[in-house]
Amino acid sequence: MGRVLPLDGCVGGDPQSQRVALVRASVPDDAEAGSLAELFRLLGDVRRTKILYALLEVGELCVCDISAAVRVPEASVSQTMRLLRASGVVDNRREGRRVYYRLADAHVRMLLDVCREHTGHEGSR
Amino acid sequence: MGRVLPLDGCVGGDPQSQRVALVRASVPDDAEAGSLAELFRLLGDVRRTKILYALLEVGELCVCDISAAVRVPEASVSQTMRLLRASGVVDNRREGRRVYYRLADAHVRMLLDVCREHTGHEGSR
DNA sequence: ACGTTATCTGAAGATCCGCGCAGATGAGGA
DNA sequence: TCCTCATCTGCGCGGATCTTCAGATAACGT
Repeated sequence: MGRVLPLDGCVGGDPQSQRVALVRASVPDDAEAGSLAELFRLLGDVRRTKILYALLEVGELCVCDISAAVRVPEASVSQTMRLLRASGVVDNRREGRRVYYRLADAHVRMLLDVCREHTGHEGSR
Repeated sequence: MGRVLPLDGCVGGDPQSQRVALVRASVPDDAEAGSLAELFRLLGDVRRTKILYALLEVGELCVCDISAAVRVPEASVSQTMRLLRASGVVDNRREGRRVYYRLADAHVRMLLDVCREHTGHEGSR
């Protein structure tokens, strides 16, 4: 299981080791890093990304609309949405036989916004 | 190869089909969604997440310091950093025999910040 | 109650990806 | 020049994940 050499090496007696200690304190623990990574991982898929940006624009869509919009089989969309919902990225609402999905909260929206800027794309300008 | 039924179904003659057309226009194309997804995917890993948050706090770290901070073999860190660098998430700077890495730009920093809030963690307050 | 429509679920197959090891490369110091 | 330290690279294994098919479930309209 992952053995990591103790603090010898380039940080041995260096003033750097102080810095390392500082970093250790601020590095997220396994639990938190896990949550963070999971959130990112969920967005890290072309299909899911498209769906989420669609929801960002329109606000609310049912499965078959999503399917039509991103050109993906409905069953696949359903699976994807289940995944996103289980992780709290989206919420859903039933209306008759349709189920409408929407982004769960403002954080997710902000996240998507920030990243679109990073890619250099101009969304609604 | 992904066959998707045309626009029949629930959007057949509905006023909804209009909405679908709207969504189509705003959904990122394959190229853009690909970039976005790749960025997210890079962050979607516990190890990389930890490293990036470490860099967010301290600003700059060499491979062996990162290795010590997140307790991961140096070779693995090196590989990870190469991956992140190739995608423009981090930058590096050589000083003697050490190579210092830092977050590439403000967008990445903002991204990490936004997400830490989403998880409900208080970083430096 | 029946058929249709919209959505969900389970399972299998193929693919992809991260991980660590061992050796190679590059930069300094004596 | 030789030796040491920091970092990089190639390879192979194990594990996780996406995709899709086919059938189940739920909600309508008649």
